[in-house]
Amino acid sequence: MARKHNPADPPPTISDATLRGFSGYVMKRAFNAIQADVNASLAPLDLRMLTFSALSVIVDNPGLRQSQLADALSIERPNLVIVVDELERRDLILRNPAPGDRRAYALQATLKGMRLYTKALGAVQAHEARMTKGLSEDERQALIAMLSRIET
Amino acid sequence: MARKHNPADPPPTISDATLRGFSGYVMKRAFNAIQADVNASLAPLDLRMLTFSALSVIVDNPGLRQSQLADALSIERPNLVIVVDELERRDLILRNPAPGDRRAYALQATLKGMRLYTKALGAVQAHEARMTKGLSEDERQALIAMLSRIET
DNA sequence: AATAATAGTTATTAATAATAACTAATATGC
DNA sequence: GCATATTAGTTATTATTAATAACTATTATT
Repeated sequence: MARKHNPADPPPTISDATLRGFSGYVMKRAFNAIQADVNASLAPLDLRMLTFSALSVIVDNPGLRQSQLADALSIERPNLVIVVDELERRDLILRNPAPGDRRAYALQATLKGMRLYTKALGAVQAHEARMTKGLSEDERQALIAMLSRIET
Repeated sequence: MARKHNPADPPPTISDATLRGFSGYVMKRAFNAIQADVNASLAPLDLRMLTFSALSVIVDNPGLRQSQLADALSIERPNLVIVVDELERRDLILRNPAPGDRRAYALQATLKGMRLYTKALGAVQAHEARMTKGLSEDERQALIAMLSRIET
């Protein structure tokens, strides 16, 4: 039998067992830990998860439009503007005029952007290894596959 | 061979394959979807993920201190204050004086709080089922177990 | 040519998270 | 018992992210 603690005292241990049955709760906790760690990993390069993600997609898809980038990252176009502003201001990317459409930009990483991205990628890979060291590689892949199936 | 699109045109498809190899990226996407859905599910009850989580731990651990709640939820104490303020203002919980420590409060759900919590729990269970309908129950459990191993 | 749709932007709001500094009260070391 | 350190809760501040409405300029549609 579980011995009841004196109700005049605070409970000696706190249970969040109910919440732990929900993937959203454990995911929030895991994501907060990951976000903090990746941001700390990228801070020496003056990048954050969001700016790194944007830079990555730009490096891998030269010439893409801002709206394509927003779609790819699942963020709203208005929120992407300041991200692209920041990357452009630091000369990591170029907003080239899109040939044939004067409304749009063709985004492209600069040499400086590609070099920084290479470093950042290494930092994020080290971060990933650190955060998932409690999982086997098969488990890590399974985790990614399951998370990919949860999106909207 | 992959046919190269005309470089004067925007890339016809955008790849985020590099990022998809990182658990943090897919977790962010999944969590954003979950957060939006759970908040929409709880909106009719005027709760959010955070206020629901706090209420849940208070219901399950009557008499706990604010600092215990903050620890349990892994949020900073200053950020918990307004959450508890909100629950108290709506008469969902009580900040009882902690017997024997005049600095502290013993948190307790009111009858109104417990009734709202019961409804909210049902809404969140339906949300969970909806979000994880692409996973078997074994997979869902495995996902939760792996996410639990990622925390800090 | 008129109208609708698209690309990007500005502005605004809400929510969350992190930190420093404070008050009041309790615990500790001597 | 007293000086000091620690703890509980709070206030204030800042940064980041996300969501939405409304706007300009341009392109596509009818």
